Amino acid sequence: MPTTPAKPEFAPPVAAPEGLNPPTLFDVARLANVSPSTVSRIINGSANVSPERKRAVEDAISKLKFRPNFSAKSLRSGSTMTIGVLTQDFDSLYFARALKGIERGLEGSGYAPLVVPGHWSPTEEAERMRLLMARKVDAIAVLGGNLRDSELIDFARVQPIVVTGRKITGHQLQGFDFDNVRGALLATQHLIELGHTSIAYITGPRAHPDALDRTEGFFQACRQAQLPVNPALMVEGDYQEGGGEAAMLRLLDSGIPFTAVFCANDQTLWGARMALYRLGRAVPGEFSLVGFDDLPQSQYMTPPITTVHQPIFEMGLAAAQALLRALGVALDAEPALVEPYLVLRETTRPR
Amino acid sequence: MPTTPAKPEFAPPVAAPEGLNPPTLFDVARLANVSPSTVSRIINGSANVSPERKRAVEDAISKLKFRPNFSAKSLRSGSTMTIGVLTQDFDSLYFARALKGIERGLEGSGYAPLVVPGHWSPTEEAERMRLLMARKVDAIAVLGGNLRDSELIDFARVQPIVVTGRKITGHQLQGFDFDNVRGALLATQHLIELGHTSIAYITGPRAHPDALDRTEGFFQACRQAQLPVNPALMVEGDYQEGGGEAAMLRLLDSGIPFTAVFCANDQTLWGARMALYRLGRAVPGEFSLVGFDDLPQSQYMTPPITTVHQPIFEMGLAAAQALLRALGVALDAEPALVEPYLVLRETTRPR
DNA sequence: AGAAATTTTGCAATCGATACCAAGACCACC
DNA sequence: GGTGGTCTTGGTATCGATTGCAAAATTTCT
Repeated sequence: MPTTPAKPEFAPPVAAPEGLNPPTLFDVARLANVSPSTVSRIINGSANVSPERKRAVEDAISKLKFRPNFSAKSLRSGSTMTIGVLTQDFDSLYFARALKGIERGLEGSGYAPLVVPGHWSPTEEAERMRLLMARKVDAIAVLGGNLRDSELIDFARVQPIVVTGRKITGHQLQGFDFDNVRGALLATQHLIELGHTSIAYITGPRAHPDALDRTEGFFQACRQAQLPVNPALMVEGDYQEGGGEAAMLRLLDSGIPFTAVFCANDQTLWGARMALYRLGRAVPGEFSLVGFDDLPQSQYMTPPITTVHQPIFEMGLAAAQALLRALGVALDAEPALVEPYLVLRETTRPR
Repeated sequence: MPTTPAKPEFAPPVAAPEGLNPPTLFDVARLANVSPSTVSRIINGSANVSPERKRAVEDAISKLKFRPNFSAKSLRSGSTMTIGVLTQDFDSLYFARALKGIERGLEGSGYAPLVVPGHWSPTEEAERMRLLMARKVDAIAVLGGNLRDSELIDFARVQPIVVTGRKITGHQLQGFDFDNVRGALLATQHLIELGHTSIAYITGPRAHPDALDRTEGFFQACRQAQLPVNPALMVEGDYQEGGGEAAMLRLLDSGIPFTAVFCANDQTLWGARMALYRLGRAVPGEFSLVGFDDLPQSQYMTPPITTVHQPIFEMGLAAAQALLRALGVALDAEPALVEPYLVLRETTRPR
């Protein structure tokens, strides 16, 4: 029972199809004894047709198993029924969740998502955007990333665009921002209220706009509580487990005492927690930890982590619906985005 | 700073585009004073053209910012440069990882993935497959799921298909199977070698073929060690955290003593571990746990979990490459799939 | 019944790129 | 100089569905 697959059984690359070519609308018309136009009208319901012809055509369609050719339809109508999605990383939990929201939002609309990754690289992202546009997607959802506002405005001239994590707005362009400042403020305040005075902070990547906002929230909370922030207790992570782990190690190495850590996102926290685990330092016994994002997995960490809930799924959903609306699809309900709030679990305790 | 977005600024649904329509190949031809055919030839490099015309055309292209119309190209050529991917769940870590493999495999080939979810429902999956085919994707990768072999064979008449997690093979159809039996055997053997004699097993969903294989492996290991399996210690999970948690609770409630648990996948283990955590039962002190899949996050659980490594990413990669090959793209290297192996971490210990 | 209004239907042009086929340009060789 | 060959180029039909326009069929009304 080999794991390596059997040699491919594929036909030669340029092999001809089985028997016949797939049936066209014309074939249907001939079989049903009507004109192609009539068939088209029946399929799209774009005009009245007599019941008997309608039945005949429907019979012919199912008999031939006719499926309209998407490319032809698109060429003629100019619409591809496709929504481009620029994500960043396919195996990031955060983006997976947002993608799921988009999927839900598009459900039943007839639009399908075409997903491409940008890997947070402005040049790659721009390249992928152009790819999406070359494919004539009807609209684009941009999930985070590092494209410049001016580029987005430029891209939005061609088709509607929504962006998550930005305040931007313009012609055919809408941002769905999340209040990262307030979220970070909440997280930090929580630690302060628990009596922690020496709070470390593992930041996100320097270049991320939302990482900057979270830092801003952290500072705000400290300022409000008249707590000095020690720059030596702020180290940069990468929004991933590895970065959190390394950062925590550096923090510990610094020798500066601290009793709590605000982690810029949950994955960072997971890494930091692992570093502590390896060293036998107790959480929340010795260190209180707060994260950010509230990824679904976070409630299954041991102990389950206290974190700021970010409505990632809902943002994806809202983004999709905004695009549909921009495309003229009537929607029943307008989803409300929720404010950030703290999810109290078990990685924090009073000092 | 509202979290709810500002009212959409989108133009009315049927608004006309900015100034001109996007330039066509014909426009380029006129500007460069050549025929459309020549432009096409230059773009595709499908024939020689004199250097001066080539320059003129290239100038015209960049001056007009011309981008070929994908729909027209597809209609004419019959190829959409798109690979359909039938995944199951967008926010499953397992499928995210496989998707990432596919992405990597397609990288630089000019093919883009069109991803749709099937949610393990045979009817939904078939529906999505038809959607992909209606969109004339050039090939399809099916990630797991519950489609019947006969359906796949049927679908494969239209375009090449690869499927992960199946032994199937046929015309334009290739399966990339993973040796689930052996993986489960390894996991169970490990527990047995540690001296555990009363081993519980939280299975995957009854309907999953690979869950069945894992069960088979579990039985094999027990048989080889002449260990009786107690059916009361086998409870069904759902491959997700919630199912694992519930299953563990039921196991504990049963009153039957056991010291080790084989979990059908990592997420199940996370849930099971949470149940134990809540009850203050030590891992691996009181219970040894083994998982399956080796998701990236598993090494950041506390304690990091012992599990069977499954080359999910590599399977995605191999699937993508197999499709490319079937489409006549020359590939440099053939990726080798690795055999299952046990990753020893810290959720198991001798009895 | 006949004219007018309305509905149903078909014809043919169109979307934009490709590729077959034939015409034109160019070179070489006898 | 004429003939044959190769290379480059343009004309044009084609992919399959949609749609404006006009003809045909049906209904409505006087």
